[in-house]
Amino acid sequence: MGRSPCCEKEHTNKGAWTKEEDERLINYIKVHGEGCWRSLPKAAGLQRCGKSCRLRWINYLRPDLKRGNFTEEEDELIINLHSLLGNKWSLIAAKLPGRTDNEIKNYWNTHIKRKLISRGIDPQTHRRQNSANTTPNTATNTNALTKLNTNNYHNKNTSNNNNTFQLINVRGSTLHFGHGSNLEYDFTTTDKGHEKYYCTSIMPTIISKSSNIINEDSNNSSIVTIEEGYKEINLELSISLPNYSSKISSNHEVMKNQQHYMMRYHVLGSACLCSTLGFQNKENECNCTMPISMN
DNA sequence: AATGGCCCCAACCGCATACGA
DNA sequence: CTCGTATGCGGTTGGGGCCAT
Repeated sequence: MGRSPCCEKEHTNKGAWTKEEDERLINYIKVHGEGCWRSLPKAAGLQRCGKSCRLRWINYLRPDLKRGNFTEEEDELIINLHSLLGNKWSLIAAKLPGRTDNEIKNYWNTHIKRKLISRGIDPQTHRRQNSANTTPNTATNTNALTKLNTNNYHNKNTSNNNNTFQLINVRGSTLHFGHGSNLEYDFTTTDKGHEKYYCTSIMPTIISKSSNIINEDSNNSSIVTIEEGYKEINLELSISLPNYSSKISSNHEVMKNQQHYMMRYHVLGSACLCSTLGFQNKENECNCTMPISMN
């Protein structure tokens, strides 16, 4: 049993919008503003589903849409954001003013995928397609206890090797904090090893080399390269977390929800990332527990 | 000129989430 | 807390346009 339809199907137009319908929608929103999509069609004299009106407005009629070809800079930005966020088109679109999630999704599927493949890069994993040891761990035990050995991580610019790390599952569920020079993190995989985990030095200096996730439940200790997800992102998303409170750093911290994580922990320069990404409507709504102390 | 294949993208659909009663 | 409704999101579809034959 699915949900009941959002509108009466019988008296609803489908397919391409006519010029007249566009004008009706534009005029209505000019006067009344966005929102109340369910009641909008009737009020605007449109025989359309509210969803359809919303989509038409957001993806096509909105006055702030950019139109035109994507620039090389936009291409690279999309690629970088996708490597970080995956198919979170709305989040990616939020970083490209004037572009819609639908537009970016289409552009990804029709252009960028091909572009990456021609560069020898797998569009989903953002790894080189022909290099060895790049196949993700596809262990079948969904909730395998997995250990991350961070032996290979060290802070290039300090001698004490007493770094602070964060481990992030960008698709959504697991996050750990800790510090030290020889760290091991226990965490639970959520998607048969396909999930990406990002291990980033919390110190402004960056980890030097990728490490491995060793699946202890697997006899052949399958290896997953951890991507230095944020290191290569040359935009506002570059994340270098400041020194944070001892309360957090002394223990692993697991956040179940990605948005919650972003709301509370991502810190960027003098502003938290949730603000930068637009998760936050008002300046004082974010209760980041991370001190904001970046220079 | 007709036809077929491919590409692109607007639009749809189903599901997830938010939110209010 | 539960339920119903509204909205948002991401995957998919289908039709129009373009190009080669």
